[in-house]
Amino acid sequence: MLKEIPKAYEPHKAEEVWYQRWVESGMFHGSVDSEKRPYTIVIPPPNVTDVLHLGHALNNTLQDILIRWRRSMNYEAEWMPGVDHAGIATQVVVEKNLIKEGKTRQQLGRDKFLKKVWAWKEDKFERIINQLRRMGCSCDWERTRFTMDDGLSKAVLEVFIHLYEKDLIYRGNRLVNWCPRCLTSLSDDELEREDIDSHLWYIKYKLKGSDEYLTVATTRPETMLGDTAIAVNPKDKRFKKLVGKSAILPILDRELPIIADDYVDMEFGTGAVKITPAHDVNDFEIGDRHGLEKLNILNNDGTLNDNAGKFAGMDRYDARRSLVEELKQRGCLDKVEDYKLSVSTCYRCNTVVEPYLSVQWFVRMEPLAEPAIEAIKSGELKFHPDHWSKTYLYWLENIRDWCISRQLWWGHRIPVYHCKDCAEIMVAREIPKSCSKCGSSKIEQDPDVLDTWFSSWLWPFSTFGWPEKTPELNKFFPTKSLFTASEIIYLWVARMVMASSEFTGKIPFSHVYIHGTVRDANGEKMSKSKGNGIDPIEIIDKYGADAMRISLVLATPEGQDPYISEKSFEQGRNFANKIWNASRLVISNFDGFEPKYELDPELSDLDLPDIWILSRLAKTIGQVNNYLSGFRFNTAAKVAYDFIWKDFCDWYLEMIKTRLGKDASEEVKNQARAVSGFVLIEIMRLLHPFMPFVTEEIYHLFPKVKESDFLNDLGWPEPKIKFINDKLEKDFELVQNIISAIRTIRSEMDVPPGKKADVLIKTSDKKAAEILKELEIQIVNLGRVKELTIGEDLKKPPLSASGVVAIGEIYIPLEGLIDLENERIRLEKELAKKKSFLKRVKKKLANKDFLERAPEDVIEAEKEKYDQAENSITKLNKNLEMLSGW
RNA sequence: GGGCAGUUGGCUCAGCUUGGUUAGAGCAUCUGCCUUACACGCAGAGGGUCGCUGGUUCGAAUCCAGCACUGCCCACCA
Repeated sequence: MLKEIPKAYEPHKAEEVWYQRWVESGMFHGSVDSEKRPYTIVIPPPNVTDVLHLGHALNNTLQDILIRWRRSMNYEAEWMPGVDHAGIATQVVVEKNLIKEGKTRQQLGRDKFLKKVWAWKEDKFERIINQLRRMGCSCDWERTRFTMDDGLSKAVLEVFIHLYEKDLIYRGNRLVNWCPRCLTSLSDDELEREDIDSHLWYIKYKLKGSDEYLTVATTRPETMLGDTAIAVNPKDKRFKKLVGKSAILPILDRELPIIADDYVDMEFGTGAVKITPAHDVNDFEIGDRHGLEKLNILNNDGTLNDNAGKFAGMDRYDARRSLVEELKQRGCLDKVEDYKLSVSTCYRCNTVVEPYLSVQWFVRMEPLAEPAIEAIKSGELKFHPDHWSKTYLYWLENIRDWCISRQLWWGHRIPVYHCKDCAEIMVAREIPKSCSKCGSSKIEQDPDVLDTWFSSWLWPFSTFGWPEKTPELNKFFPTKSLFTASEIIYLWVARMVMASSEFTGKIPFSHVYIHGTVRDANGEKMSKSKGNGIDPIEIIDKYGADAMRISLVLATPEGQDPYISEKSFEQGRNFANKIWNASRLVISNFDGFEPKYELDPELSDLDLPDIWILSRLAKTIGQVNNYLSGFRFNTAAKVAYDFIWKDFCDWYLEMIKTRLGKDASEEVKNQARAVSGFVLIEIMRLLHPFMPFVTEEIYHLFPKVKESDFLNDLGWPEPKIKFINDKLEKDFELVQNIISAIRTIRSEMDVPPGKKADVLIKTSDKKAAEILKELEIQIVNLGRVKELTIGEDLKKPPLSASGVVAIGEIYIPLEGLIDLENERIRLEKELAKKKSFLKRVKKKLANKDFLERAPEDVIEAEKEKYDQAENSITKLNKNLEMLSGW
């Protein structure tokens, strides 16, 4: 019988077969007509920049666990999958690919380039979907979405118009973060920060009509070409007399007014600051306050423009070098100091960004932020772990306007139209036939696209058909939980809450679960460029999808970053194999018997181990429920893992082996079959969300289970309170301890594992003796006992090893086997342990304050500990004495 | 500069909310076993006094304060 089931679990076939059947059955599809309560998750759409990595594997495993759990609890589960066009990110990777072929996007032109990007998207899209399927993700593939789908694009358009009409979108000529490589603006949130070793250059500006100099310090000397003033602090006595006068900009010989502004820090540098309104955010504001000219010296690609005089055409850093050189030659460079500087870089290509003056579109964020703040304060929205709500709130409470226009090609075209005749700007759903101002028909659409987050912030509702009032929207929105990493709390999570409140009047999800970032064994973030990334498919091929899933969950502590190496997946593979083999044992013993999936027998008919495992099972199910409800995946998995491996396999299955043996009656066998079969099926139900494939495969090894039957249809197991039996669990602990003690003595005395030994248990505890007698057969089998004697007045046989346990003593006669020295060492070690323990308890009990102030029961407990320890010591001493008598 | 998180055996973590069992687990290590489900296994063992300092308390890994270190996030000081 056993031969029919392979000795080791073979994941690949099971994965292929079951995934296909699940999809065909339609169980992943959420029905809008269903009477069942909805439970919705929308996937954080992966970027089409690349295929998925282990971080995604973790993210999607967690979502799948939750959605499968809810589905089996008879919710109308909907997991909406999809991918994100990821504007700048995708454009950058495709461009980099082009460069390898020696081409630029400008050479190709917009249309041809976009075709390339679409082809890229199709390829990655397909591979991403395939990866999700291989992981076992139970997504509703019929509803797969892409951020540039027609429907979603329509939502983007409506949102732009809506905000524009509400005066929440405006156009402004401001300093934005400019990436000279990507040739686009970036929002504040799209920057990375990097600390670099740089210098502070002290430059001497000649005072007009004098031979004296005013020295200023700067980290970006080339920007002096755009200086339009020098500022000092109005309180600064050193410079008071200079305010209102002028200085001469070296090289370009431009006259700069010396102005006073509170912004200037008297302590820093020389106390005088060069002001470059077009290239520094602070200087921009000072420029506004003092009516200074904003002189732009840069082209959009980071080279200097004609305003830079002889430096025009040079790259910004080349210009810096030659400018500094010239300053030196002219004697205008006072000194150069080392200086640690923090620079902002483009989050997609790492180029240092420049503050750059340009006309862009912005969203006024403050009015949108309020409901998002309120959602947390009212408890309508919760973060797990909770402390992330602080991060979320901080950003919302200090929110700044959002620059949404991008000078890219890949993305949603901005619905802005220009009249070529009168330069009138129009915002419209489609291209206007004529200019609203001059009537001209020469109208063209603005070449800019929208920030990629301008479509993703609509994801939870645009994917269900908004702005149409669809049945999907009605049934599945708002969603229940969102799973993501902390990096995008600002970029995405907060903005989704804002958008949902504004456009649907609802908070898009009730729970946000923030999981850690997957790191390698050295704690390094996994990334392609570092070469430490692991491809989920590789892991699935090698260890199986279930192994990958459960390993990731077991390795991810709540709220912290998991450290993952390939070795981490062995734990999951081993576990899958353990379950497989436990099932092999149980199922192969059915031998024609058909276990029921609902067990509700008279508990008194059962054997004690049966009652015990049912109690442990009920408790475990209850715990898993609690932990999953609280988004504590790691603990939920651990509780199930321990129950299965330790309670079920190590203890229960070992205990029922005799009842399944050839000497047992059919009646006894059937009882063991019924309970082990029932517990096994409950375990499969419990584990199914975590490890869907192996559990489904095992379920189908059960008699009479049809191909079209699914574990999910059995539903989520109920924690049956009537099974819980705390007293029996306590009794079992006692028996387990006795068995362990016997095993320890045997092992330490080098009793060969195959050899059975007589065991005597001496105890004056009548209740304990009763329990031991009731479970005698288990002690005999698991302790490999030849003859077990339990009694009050037992004498220690000569030449026996002994052990002291809470309820008494254990003797194992070892005639001819006992090594006296070995036994002495063992006993003395034990004695030392007890003595040091006794000392501690004694000290406590000698403390008057303790006796006076500690609660009664604590004192009682200590006294009992004391008596027990003292008792043990007496016994150990006696045993040692006997030893020396030999 | 501000905020958040963390600091427990060789490694990764649990315990800390509600202070009181001889501080747990997995991996790794050591010993012995192919015991008729599983060597991707079984049994046993060794190993930590809980970052530091001080306080509260009869009693602190657990509460409070300060400090140190690590990581992350935010921030316009040239």
